[in-house]
Amino acid sequence: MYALVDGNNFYVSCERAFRASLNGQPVVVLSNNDGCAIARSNEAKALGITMGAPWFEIRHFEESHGLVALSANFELYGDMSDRMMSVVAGLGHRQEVYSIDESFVDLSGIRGDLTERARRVRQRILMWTGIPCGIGIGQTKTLAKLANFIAKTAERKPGSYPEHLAQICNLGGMSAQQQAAVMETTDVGEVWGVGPRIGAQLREAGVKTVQDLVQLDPASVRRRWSVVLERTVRELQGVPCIEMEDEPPPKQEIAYTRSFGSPVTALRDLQEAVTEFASRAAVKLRGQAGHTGRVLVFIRTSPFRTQDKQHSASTTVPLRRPTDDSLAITQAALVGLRAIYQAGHRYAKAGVILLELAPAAEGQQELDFGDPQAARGVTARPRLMQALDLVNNRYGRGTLILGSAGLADERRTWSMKQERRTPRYTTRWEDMPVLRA
DNA sequence: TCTGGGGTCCTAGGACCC
DNA sequence: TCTGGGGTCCTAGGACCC
Repeated sequence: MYALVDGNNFYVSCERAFRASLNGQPVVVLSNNDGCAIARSNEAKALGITMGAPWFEIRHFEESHGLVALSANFELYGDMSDRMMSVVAGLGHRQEVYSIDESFVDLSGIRGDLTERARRVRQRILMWTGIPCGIGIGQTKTLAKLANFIAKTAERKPGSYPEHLAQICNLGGMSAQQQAAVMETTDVGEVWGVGPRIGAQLREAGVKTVQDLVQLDPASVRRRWSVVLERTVRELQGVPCIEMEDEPPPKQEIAYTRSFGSPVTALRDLQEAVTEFASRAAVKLRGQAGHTGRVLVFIRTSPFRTQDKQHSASTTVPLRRPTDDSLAITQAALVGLRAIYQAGHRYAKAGVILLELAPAAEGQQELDFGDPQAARGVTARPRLMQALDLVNNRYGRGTLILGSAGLADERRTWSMKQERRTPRYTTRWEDMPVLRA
């Protein structure tokens, strides 16, 4: 038996934990560049604000309904997530942290009433972190996800499901008839692994509810759709096909991509941005003690500006040997950029992705043909990178940068907009909340 | 005027090899 | 006139997740 625990409207709940005045208010958290809504309180959902709604389209609710919009404060959310996850761990013996606000818990070997146990853990999470959670329990991870959806929906829309399923829903504790009843009232698109495309195809074929899907023959599903959907159907039927991952597997790629604060046309500006993105990706790479073998760089115009000439291009640049060196990675990214850049476009976004990652310890050695410069490079660079990271950790990001990143802040038209960020309450001394008597 | 970021997995098709 | 079969590797693109 598995549980899935997830924080309700997680980013909004993190903000509310430190600002009680936000309770009961419509609140959204905005993406980078304050572009669109990526988290919504129930009150905001009730206004009809959808996930990903562009800020400029919902902005009028500020005046009319007191909508509060905040810039994303990922440092806060990451720290709150750590706190929540450590409490969730008490639910069972093995835990998989699946995303910033969700974790699976393996409940095998746990005796007693699972629903009651989940209720107590939920209460503890709320008390110790201030984050309200929904908990779903089922025989497989897909069923636990489904149960979690029912728990959240019953909480948010009373009347949609039996009242006792609000917050905590244990599908494993239901009779076959009860299970069938909730599956019949749940749209097939709510199943984990069924997205908009497959959902539409399923409905087209007359498969409208979860109950319809669970009754399909897995082999036919594989033939008509894919092995992925076949696994989903089997999981819904109670056959586990998706393993728990206690340890996060090492990353296969590391990305740093950003939309620009305003459109960029000059190669010079793109070079600055790509330099910064490549350096930031390299820092992440060294953080997991990895090397990269190939660097992908891409640029693209805004698909939303249909009046603009569109251009989207990417290329990957192989490195002479796998490395974690900021300079080598940045040089490769800049070579790639030069190859794909076309003058005359309004570029809206760029990114650097490090591919072919491998543990640094597995790095292949190079024959020394007596080139003193090469030999010195190999030994001196890791120390240079260490020094770079140390200085930037101690004195703040951006204290030491590569020259091609550009020095004049006011020229950086591509920098991100973030106008409504709350304090980093839990990770910066200067931002710590102060109680006044 | 203004529309996020970071991932994984699967599949089809092309290039190439013997 | 008639033009195979089996395999690998790589890439791009689609689909999904949060």
